[in-house]
Amino acid sequence: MLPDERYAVILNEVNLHPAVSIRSLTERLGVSRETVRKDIEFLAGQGKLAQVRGGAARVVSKEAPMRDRVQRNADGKSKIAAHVSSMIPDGASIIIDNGSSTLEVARQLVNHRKELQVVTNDLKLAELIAPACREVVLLGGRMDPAEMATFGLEVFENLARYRAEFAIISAGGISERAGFTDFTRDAADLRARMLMQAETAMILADSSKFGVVGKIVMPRFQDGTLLITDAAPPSELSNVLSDLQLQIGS
Amino acid sequence: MLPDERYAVILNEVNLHPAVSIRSLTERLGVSRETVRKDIEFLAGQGKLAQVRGGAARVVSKEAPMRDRVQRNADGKSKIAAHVSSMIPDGASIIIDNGSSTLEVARQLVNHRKELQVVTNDLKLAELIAPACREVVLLGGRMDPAEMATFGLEVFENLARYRAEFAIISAGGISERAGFTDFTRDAADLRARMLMQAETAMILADSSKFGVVGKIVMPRFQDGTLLITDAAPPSELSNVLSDLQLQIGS
DNA sequence: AAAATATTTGCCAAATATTGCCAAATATGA
DNA sequence: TCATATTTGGCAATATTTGGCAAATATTTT
Repeated sequence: MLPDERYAVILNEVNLHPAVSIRSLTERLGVSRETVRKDIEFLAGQGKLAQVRGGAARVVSKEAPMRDRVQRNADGKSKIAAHVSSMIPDGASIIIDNGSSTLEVARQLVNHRKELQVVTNDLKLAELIAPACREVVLLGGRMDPAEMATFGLEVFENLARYRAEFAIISAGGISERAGFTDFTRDAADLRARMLMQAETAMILADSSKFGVVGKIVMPRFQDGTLLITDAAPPSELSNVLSDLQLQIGS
Repeated sequence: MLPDERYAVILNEVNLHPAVSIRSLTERLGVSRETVRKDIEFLAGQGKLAQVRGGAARVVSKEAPMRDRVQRNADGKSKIAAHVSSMIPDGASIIIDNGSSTLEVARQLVNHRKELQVVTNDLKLAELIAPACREVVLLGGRMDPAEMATFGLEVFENLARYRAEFAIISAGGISERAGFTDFTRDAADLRARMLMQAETAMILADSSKFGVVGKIVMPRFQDGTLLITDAAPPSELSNVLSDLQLQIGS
């Protein structure tokens, strides 16, 4: 196996999972620990990944607020993303919003799918998923620099033009008292509308979202809307989730 | 097996996998190591693949077009950008298109101005200039991954909503026979419209654009439109430039 | 908790394997 | 037969593995 092949495999693994161990890579590649270690050292030098004790981790590109969120329950998000990715066929049309979970989905899709048609308000996601797409539409509007995504009325209007087979959105918080909530009016409205524009609506919520209450209450979802999580939600949420079809990634 | 057949097989393998070993190719082709090595050497000379230890690797041509353009006459672009930047006051509203010259302008502005209001179709530019802005509007539409910018009818429609004090666009080419030209219809239309939406219209053209002819002819500009360059244009262009107000950055 | 012990990991250096490259020998095709 | 292409063999350069040890981390025991 050539160095370049190994590099490709390692980078692929790192893109799939937030972190990979040297041990798993040695058996995946059929080479010794030391070789893997040197490969990681090399790739880290290129800035393609970060060298951590015991393996390699995905390199996180700036943006303080976003960085925290990506790392919170990164493993759960990864599981959710893998599950969502498995449900999306080649050539699918997808409306997908901004967020750390949806970005993870994009990372998975770009490795395994092609000819997708994607509509999004997330600049980073658009850039990331482009190689797997026949078409990427960026919803225009006022840009939030912290999120690297667009929001506001104009985004809403642009979105109205598109329908898709899948809508993939992330949840701000799920609580017993308030149900589904979000942190900004713009994001909540946009997400609700995205769900309405698709045949199959998926809400992504890793277990760190359970019990979280945001300022804005989201409208009720249609029956049959999918909720994808990484762990069974606590029983006190069962009322809130009754209309939804629950799927747990693994 | 003829050399050309081998070349075809090798190139095919390289396109299938990120890298192929000489060893695997020897059995695939039924020839000796040395022959494969010389084949790879030859193909690498053609730029069709990259010769690496142990085999061949796919040549990565990503971002080549943009990178080339940034480097072409980088000094001239820098002068132009400095001049443009000096004309823009704090708090100005700006419509600015995608391109290497306009990106350089953004780089200057972000260091010296604040409270700007920017409308653009360039994702990278939006990200870059955001720290100096009160508001950044990204024009939505179909995204071109190579340019990291949006194009098409939808961009046009979104743009119609905005007017600004300044429009800053880059020129594809300026020639005696064809006048101002561009390379795609979408870009030409968008740029023309951007100029119309602003009080002060600026066209950026470094000296490498003189004599260049693109496929699409741009409509005539309004009198008083500014042309910013880094060097005096050759006299044979004087007819084409008669309506424009020429400014040379330094 | 804290200490003691076990395990894992990083890193180094020597041993081993693979590969590049050269030149001579051999094969192939006009 | 000549010219060109390909193979073969050998050596130096490079990559990989192996084994070892110390530091870091995890686990168990006081």
